[in-house]
Amino acid sequence: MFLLSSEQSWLRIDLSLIIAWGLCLVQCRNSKMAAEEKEARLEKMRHSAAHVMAEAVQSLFQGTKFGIGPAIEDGFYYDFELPRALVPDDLPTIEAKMKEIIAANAAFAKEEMDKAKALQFFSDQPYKLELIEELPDETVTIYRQGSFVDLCRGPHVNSTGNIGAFKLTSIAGAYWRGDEKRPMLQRIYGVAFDTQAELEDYLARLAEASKRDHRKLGKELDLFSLHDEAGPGLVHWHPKGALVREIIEDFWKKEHRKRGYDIVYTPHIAKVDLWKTSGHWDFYRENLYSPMDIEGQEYIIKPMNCLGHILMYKTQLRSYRNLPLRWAELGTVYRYERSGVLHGLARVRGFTQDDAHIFCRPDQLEAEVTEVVQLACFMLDTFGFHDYELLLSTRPEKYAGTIQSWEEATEALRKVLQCLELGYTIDPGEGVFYGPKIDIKLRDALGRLWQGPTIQVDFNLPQRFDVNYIGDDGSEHQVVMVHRTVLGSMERFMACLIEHYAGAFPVWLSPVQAVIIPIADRHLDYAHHLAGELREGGMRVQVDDRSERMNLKIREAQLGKVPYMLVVGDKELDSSTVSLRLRNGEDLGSLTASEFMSRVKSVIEARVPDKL
RNA sequence: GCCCACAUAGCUCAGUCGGUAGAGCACGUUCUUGGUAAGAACGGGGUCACCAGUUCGAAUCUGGUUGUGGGCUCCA
Repeated sequence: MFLLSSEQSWLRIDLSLIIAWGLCLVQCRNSKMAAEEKEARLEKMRHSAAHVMAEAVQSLFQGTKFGIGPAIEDGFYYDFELPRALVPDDLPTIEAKMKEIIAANAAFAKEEMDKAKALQFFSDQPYKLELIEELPDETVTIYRQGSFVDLCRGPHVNSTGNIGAFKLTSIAGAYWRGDEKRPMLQRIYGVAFDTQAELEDYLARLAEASKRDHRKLGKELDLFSLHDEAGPGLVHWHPKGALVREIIEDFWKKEHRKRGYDIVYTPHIAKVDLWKTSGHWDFYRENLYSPMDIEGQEYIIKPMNCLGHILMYKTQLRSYRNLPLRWAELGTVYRYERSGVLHGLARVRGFTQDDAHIFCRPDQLEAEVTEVVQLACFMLDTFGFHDYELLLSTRPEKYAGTIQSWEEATEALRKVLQCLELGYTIDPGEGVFYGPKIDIKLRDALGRLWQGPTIQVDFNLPQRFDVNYIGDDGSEHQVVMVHRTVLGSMERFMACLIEHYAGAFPVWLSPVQAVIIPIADRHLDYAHHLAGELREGGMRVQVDDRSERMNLKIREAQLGKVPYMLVVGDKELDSSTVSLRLRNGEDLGSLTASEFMSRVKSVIEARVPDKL
């Protein structure tokens, strides 16, 4: 890592290394520590690989200006300003040069340099100068290997020969210091591991993961589509995808009613003045679509569902006795998203939030948030997600409300997370302008995180819209509003769900739970009769009555990830049974329709992800 | 929006040096009635994303537009 933070973090790193070594010496490390140690070692090696890549680029391109080049998960990157745009063909050339440098096995030499000298030394490197100027200390460290010298905090491997197997994977544009107002540099990403075998294993896993891509599976399984003609980021749900969505929504509604939510509907457009009052017109303008004129009045399509709920709340005087009110809506919203960020179902321009707004008294906030977090965890758990991250986002630079109210609400959220003993990290300054929030992020097939459930405290809207209740003292008090989703949006949730199961949905979610496969036309009547019986029992069943061979029908059901295949031929017809094949390839032989039904019913009721 | 790449039949993809396009699957018709992952034959289907330009001639070269992919920034 580069010297971007204080001397204290230097110390921390060095100490942690010394401690790690010490523990190693007394041989009391357990596997977790061994893993951490390996991670630290890999990070050092990957960071060194970034330096080697920089040296290779320097030797290939005159006048390269260097940005930063850290280790990242599985690899490294380095940002450069180059005389020309990189093309994919450049990567093998750079790789070859890197291999030469590694073969030369030059030592990584650390040097200290005082700041003034460093400024002189890096005088033709504007980005490095900027970094040096921001460093608090009077001396900086540089690392030298071969002909390449870089400003760097270290640590590094001893010499370039200690770099393991690596591969440069992609080139990308990246703004200097992540600021879109600053120059865009060219970033080269690479991956690096100790051994060639580990590298190949990683690349194989990557290829495997891309088979789970929801965009690919969405097409293959006929779940949804997006269309140039309709516009980017606008999802069309095909019957099977719509069915999965409907099952999720039905489940969602039932679970909400159980927990004291009421379900409401609000319109998709509203007068723009409403959004001016709310602050969205000022704070959220860049995500709003242009107003449309209706009889001389300007309307916009809603980017959020909250305002409708507020208007409904205000149709009556509300007593403290009647709070909290929990109003839920599967509300479809439209937001302008910049074209470069759209991604299948995971990031779109029109989506349906599984939204709800809780209007409560301040003293109820903690209990309400607790229940919402529990509900979100219950939902994720039910759908089979166990690997997610909780984040507590605190007050941003631009905020509404008083510092005191922010602190109280943030403290309430923190307390909830602690009481529930959920591991979480703080995301400083990442709250919404109207209040702090808890976000839950889900992983897609490639390990990228997507924000799903979110729980946001809001001080702004109750104040702007005078959202009040009559307290036990007979006077008006402002409510606290909680905006929350427990899935996120139907679109993004579906994306994560598809990737999580690689398209093989658990039985309760499968759009087609069973395909009946008659062997010959004379079994068609029996097949349709069976289908009727199973449908009567609530199953989603299809009969593959084409005049195709059984093998083809099995193959297609298998590729369609249908959990159960019921083969019926003479034998089954005679004995009034079905021959059951599972999508994992298992052949369970024959059983009666009712035996099959009771098996499936128990699987469905349990909602166990991987059981058939 | 920005950087790089890509766009050929419904889908997955070939298409050499610039000379008016091909496969497999899917679809249609016919034959086949087959016991646990692809039965066979024949047939229909393309303004090579769109708009310009260069050229005797463009899927192919150039520019622009739209869309897609990987990043960056931003977010459910």
